[in-house]
Amino acid sequence: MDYVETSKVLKAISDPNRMKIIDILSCGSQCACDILEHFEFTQPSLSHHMKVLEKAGIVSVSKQGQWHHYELKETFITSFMDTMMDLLSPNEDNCICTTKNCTCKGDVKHDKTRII
Amino acid sequence: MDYVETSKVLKAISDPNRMKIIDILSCGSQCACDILEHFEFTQPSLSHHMKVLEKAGIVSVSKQGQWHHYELKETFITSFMDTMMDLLSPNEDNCICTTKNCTCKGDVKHDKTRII
DNA sequence: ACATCACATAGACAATGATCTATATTGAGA
DNA sequence: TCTCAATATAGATCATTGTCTATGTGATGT
Repeated sequence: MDYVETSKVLKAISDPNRMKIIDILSCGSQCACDILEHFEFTQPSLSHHMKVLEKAGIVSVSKQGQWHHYELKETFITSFMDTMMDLLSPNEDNCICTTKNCTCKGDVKHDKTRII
Repeated sequence: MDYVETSKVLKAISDPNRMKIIDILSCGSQCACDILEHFEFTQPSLSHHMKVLEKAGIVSVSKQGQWHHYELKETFITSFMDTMMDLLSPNEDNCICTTKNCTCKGDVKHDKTRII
């Protein structure tokens, strides 16, 4: 797992206002000016947030004239959920324990009995 | 959805080193000194990171003598995955569109046909 | 009692980031 | 062409954060 790469995605989501943007877009695509109406901050701030979400691969843009329509990328949704499952689940195959000689004195769960 | 509260959890996860800690703990509980061996940073830095994870409700501690054993909280894992599903899925019941008079000119997905 | 090990706290510092105001760019319509 | 509407960019500011060194605390063992 690429922690640095994944952390960029998580940092993009972890701002309350960007979370709200994602929540809005989960209902369907919207243009920037419609999104802006849900918030108190200024237009340049929204522009900044959308750029962050874009760079993180979370949203995509389709520019129709002067309107920019944003939507959640399906590829992001599935890959993100997969990554989070991977992070939180015990997994013998790509477990960091096996690559770092961890002593694992604790209750190692490599038998994959945990169900999420 | 409480964006501010959820963002605290996401911020806690979104540091690459803390992600790695979570990945390690997904294999089972470990004490602080064992966790520290996976990293280059100092012991106070680990102490700081563990406190962040604790405050976010991600890990729990059981102190046995001078050793502090950390483990991922099962309640966190399930509630976190639920929250992320909630965030990324279209949902008519608690959709922000219905509470904010959003025009939703786009491709509204309230019929819940999207499958994650 | 004393040294040692495991961990926490305090305080400093540099980097990042969320926001703003001011201004530029780009497209549509009159 | 001129204006307006939608969005982007520049640059500044202030708060947050990840890291460090130095030191404190508390338990264990000799």
